Amino acid sequence: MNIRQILNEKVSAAMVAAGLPADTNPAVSVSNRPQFGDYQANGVMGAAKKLKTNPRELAQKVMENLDLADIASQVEIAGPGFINIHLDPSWLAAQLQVANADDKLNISQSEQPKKVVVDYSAPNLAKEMHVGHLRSTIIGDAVVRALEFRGEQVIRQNHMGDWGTQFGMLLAHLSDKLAHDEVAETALADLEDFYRQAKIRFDEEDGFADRARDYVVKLQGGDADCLALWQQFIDISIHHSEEIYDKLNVTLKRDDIMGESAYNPDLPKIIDTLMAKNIAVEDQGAKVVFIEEMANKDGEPSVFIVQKSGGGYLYATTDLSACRYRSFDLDADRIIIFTDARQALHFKQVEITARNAGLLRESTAYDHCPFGMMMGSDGKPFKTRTGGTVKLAELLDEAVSRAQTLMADKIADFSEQERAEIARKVGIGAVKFADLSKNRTSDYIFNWDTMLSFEGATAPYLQYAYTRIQSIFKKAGVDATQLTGNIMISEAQEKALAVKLLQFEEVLDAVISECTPNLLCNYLYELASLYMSFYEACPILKDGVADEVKQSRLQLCQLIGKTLQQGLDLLGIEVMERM
RNA sequence: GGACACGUAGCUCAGCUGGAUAGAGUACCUGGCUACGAACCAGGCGGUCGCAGGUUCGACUCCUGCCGUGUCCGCCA
Repeated sequence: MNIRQILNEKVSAAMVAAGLPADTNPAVSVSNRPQFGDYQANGVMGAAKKLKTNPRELAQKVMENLDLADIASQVEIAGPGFINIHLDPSWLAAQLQVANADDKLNISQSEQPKKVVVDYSAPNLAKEMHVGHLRSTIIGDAVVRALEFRGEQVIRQNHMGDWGTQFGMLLAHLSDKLAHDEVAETALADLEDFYRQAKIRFDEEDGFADRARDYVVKLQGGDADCLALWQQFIDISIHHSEEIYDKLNVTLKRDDIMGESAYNPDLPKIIDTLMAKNIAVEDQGAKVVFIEEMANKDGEPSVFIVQKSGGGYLYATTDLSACRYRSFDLDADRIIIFTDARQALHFKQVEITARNAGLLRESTAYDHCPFGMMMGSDGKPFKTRTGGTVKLAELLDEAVSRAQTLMADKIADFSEQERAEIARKVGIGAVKFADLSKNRTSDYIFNWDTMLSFEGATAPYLQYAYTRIQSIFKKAGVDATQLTGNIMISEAQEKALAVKLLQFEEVLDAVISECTPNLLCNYLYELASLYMSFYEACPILKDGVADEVKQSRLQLCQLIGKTLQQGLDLLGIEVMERM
């Protein structure tokens, strides 16, 4: 159920009836002020300008043809030609009733499910996951969940960095460790440390660099022993990532991995295709695509190298291959890629080249969704005091332990197991919400205190709202499934909640089309905030509350609880009965 | 040099296809717990939306120029 969509259709019909062209945009939006109603249609003014007529008179004509019986209690013209729509409380109540009775909260399902390939997380397996991987991982996962909730068919693709020259030095180092009777799991327990050791040997130890390069050649040549060693490394590194996904409550599984190495056999064919179509040309020994579509003012084309002069392939080649695989083999209607903004130019080049070369069908949408880097409080790229990257695992552990400390006295009488579980949900939720609630494609400031804060617009606020609802039901001794009577909307707080609850689908649509989970964060915070106000203003279990009012408000609480839980679940944030 | 982002309250950030008086959180100040859970609520303070033009009934939003910040740009990913 999408109120805006319904109103857009109704206003559009009225516009046509008033003599306006069928393609006139009704421009229905949520009103930003209570006196302007719940929704407003702004399309009349634009239409009047085109026809050079008086906008207020036109608005009058449209309004006379506007059929909002039952839906609206009041419709009025204001200002230069706004049509303000006040929704009818009993209509709202009836809609809430429907939503409350439906497993999917009356969120409509996609009639013709789209096949959507979502490429996210994509850690570099040579190293441990650090805070920079947080955004891609959790934003991607939230969008994936939203798509599936609306009934789209999602194919997750974890484009892990499991190939490349750096593996030469890592395998050489690992080989030595194993020769000294070390077990791979132990040697690779701290990947960051392992990488550092290998790098030092590469830079300083005589002969090691040559051995590293030798390993690269053997690896690319398909040497069996070398591949086995590589596979061992990859497996352990993937296991590290899986632990993080588990902690983060992210849905990525081993089957979703489609690493860079998977495209390796296809790369020569990609180059052949580009050369055959004369899209790539040889230049200074390398194979290069000159992209005229992206030329600068002087007409100089953008340069895109697809094969090195030595014959080696680059990530450009891999991403072109991924285009072909996803568009043709997987038959994707849409491809969404979440990486940081520094790769924006690259993916623009990939798309244009892929489309020109027929590696990407016209019917496949290609959306690169960039986001900014994580900066320190000094505005420079975020690092630890010693200049290293902050491990994601450490950030998450710190969040949980902070939550544990903060809640120590509040949940002192809970069982040990329950305390640990609550601390985990609150701590991880806080980290995820802090990141997911930001939309900027530009860089953003990382701050331990803000990220692990439990006050204000944070995940714990939403979780707290949820526990308050559960607490009411427990106190009332009522089974939530045994409520009677109808929802009634009388108080202002109730109406505000009703409208907000029914906007869930509008928000999900925006999250999916723009790949912006922050809209869902904002929505859930607003919903929880309205609930808190309602909670103060509208008694439920207190003496003197009529039973039908009590039943109505309990049902309202129930739907709010379900919506909060569902919304948070789409963000991969868990709720609890008490905290 | 070129391309692309971004510049909104002290701080961190919202602001939907251009709409009415630019919104939250935080910090600071004032109230509210003999309690449906105060991790909360009600209220106050706080902005020349980087600057200057332009488009129009109307601009934080679109266009141009400038200033500032950042990223990327032929053999890393």
